[in-house]
Amino acid sequence: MATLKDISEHLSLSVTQVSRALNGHSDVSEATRVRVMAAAKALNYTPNIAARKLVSGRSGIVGLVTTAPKGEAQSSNYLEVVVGLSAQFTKLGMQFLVHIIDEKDDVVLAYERLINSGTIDGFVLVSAFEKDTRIAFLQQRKVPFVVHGCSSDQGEYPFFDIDNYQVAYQLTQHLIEQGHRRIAFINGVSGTAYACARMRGYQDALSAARLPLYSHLVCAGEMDAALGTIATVGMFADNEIKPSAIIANNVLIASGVYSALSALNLSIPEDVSVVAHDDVLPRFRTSAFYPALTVTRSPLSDSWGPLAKFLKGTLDGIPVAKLQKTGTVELIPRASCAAPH
Amino acid sequence: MATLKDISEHLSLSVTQVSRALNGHSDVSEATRVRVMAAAKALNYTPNIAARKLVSGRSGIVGLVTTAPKGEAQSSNYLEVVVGLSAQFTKLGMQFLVHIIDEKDDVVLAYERLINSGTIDGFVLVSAFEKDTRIAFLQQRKVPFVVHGCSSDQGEYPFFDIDNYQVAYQLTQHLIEQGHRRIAFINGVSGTAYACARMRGYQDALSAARLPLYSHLVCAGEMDAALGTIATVGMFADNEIKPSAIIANNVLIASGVYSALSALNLSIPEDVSVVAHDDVLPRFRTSAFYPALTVTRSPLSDSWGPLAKFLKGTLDGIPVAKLQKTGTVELIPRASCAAPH
DNA sequence: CATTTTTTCCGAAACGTTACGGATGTTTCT
DNA sequence: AGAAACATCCGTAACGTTTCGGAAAAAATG
Repeated sequence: MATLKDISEHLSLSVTQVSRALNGHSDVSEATRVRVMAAAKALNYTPNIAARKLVSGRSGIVGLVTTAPKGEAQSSNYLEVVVGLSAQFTKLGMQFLVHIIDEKDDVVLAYERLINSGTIDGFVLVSAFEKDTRIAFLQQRKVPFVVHGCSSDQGEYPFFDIDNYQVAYQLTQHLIEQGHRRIAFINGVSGTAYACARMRGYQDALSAARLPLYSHLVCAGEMDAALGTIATVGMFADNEIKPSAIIANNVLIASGVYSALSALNLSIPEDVSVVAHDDVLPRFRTSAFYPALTVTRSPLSDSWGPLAKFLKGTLDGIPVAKLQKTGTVELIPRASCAAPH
Repeated sequence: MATLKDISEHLSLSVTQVSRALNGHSDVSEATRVRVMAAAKALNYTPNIAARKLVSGRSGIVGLVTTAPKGEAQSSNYLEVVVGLSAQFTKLGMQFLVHIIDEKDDVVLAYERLINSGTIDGFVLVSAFEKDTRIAFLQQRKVPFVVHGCSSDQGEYPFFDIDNYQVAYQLTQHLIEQGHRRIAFINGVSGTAYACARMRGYQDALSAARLPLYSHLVCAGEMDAALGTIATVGMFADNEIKPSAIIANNVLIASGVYSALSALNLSIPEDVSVVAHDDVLPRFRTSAFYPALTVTRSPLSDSWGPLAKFLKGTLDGIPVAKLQKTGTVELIPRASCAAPH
């Protein structure tokens, strides 16, 4: 409720000087800065963001626009994302808001409205597609944004992601080194950038070892336990060439694979080796697996910090080149993996 | 990007008149209104909410402030709430934003900041406590808000909720009518308004039938399957007086009760009757129960419409008395319930 | 001491919108 | 015909903030 004017009158200063003192400009003496700060606290002053945004173009509010998550796998992930980002932005003195739109609404239109309404400085984009209309739109409108889950070779915008290509490459290579020749690959939703990158990693690792790619050993879909189960059962159903190892692209899929193999009376790793990528989601621990699961590990939660920092960096005018990073992954060999017999 | 000024120059009108035309004021001719509307669409005009808020005090943005949901039960509910509200506010031409704060941060402080920043018109409060500091704060600051999950006798603010007292009263009475004397009550988190109301309903129904309340047959906690299981097992463990019927205050609890009874080799309804309240959550269908569960039914999703309407009503200055409503519940007798032997 | 430099401050303008009071022209009433 | 009523429009001010160019005071320089 208190305004700059209130403080300025209270201190016999100009509104300008109060503003500059509060915003840490250089041309204000230490003495007055202290006085202003004290008065601001005393009067319980908080800046009116609407007014600030109007003139300076910065509101300190960034947003996330998504459709409602559907299915258990998406939902649990979603909260992970939202909570993580929110915490990080708060830490940077910014505010983070979520806007959920209906499946059948136009995503771009939602951005359009949010941008034009003039309250939001920039956006976080999650789970980008290989060709994403949102990215194209935001670039064209010159609105700051940062992307999570995008292939590193994409373009001229800030992003943070793990090296999805390497995830698949390393898992595949690890199995090949153990002697496997028929390696199944259960991927995430087709078209998403990470799924594409991982597919390339898988293909390249096979090629490098001069192994064939059996198309019936590759499948993709919403990354949940059901996908793992159904895919596994399908692969062992009525095919000549059955896999000796299975790559699950996340832990939920892996849990589905485990139960399918158990139902099929196949043991791990004697009959089938299983490896997975572990995002370290708190609700799905790899420690819960028996036998212990060989994984490439990289906590999803490590992304939120960089993402927030990068978006703030963009707003502060830091060049894009410094706001792109690909996190590394580490392979953790455990008991779920052995040489085929 | 287009402003009122752009339109006004384009049409040789004053900025004032353009604004009034767009906002549906009376003193603008039909002819110019049409022209203005057309020009606005042609220039892709969307009002700058920051500017509007600054002068009129209305931004059309309302918000929800919560801590991060923890546990599976809360998480699935949470998304239900957020998605439902978002859709309804969109329908009313408003924007709905979610602000997530850390568990250890001060809730009131978060509201304070959001209010002072001057971008948000009002708030939705969910799962209120019997004595809720947020309500007190928002009332004192005269910020519009609407409450979900509050006892009807609380106070001078808009709310929408089902009749929680009746939920418990009817379930209890139903069991009493069938001849049950030892009725267990597994409630939601103590201190929440709905849990308190239901507890009163349970107590009153017992009193009305001159039945004693056995304290070891009452328990409360986070409403998930684990609570149902643990509570049930506990009640049948080492007590003289074992329940002949169990009231589960939501479907998750009921599922826990079912599995506990199954593990204890007790059959429903022969050995123990079970009833529950059904919020009709899409992920937890009562149809999945065998035997079919007797419930009081009232879809949680019916709340979002009224809540949105009420908050908008508050902002439009409609008197509080017209913005308070308690939804009804209906008892659906099914197979999980029979007379004790 | 006069001049330049530095430090510290301030007034005015602007951002895009709506509220307010008044102005113009046209119609209706007496 | 004159007065009153109505319909339609407009200019100005305001919301709270930051930015810009410059002014005043203090310090450093010659």
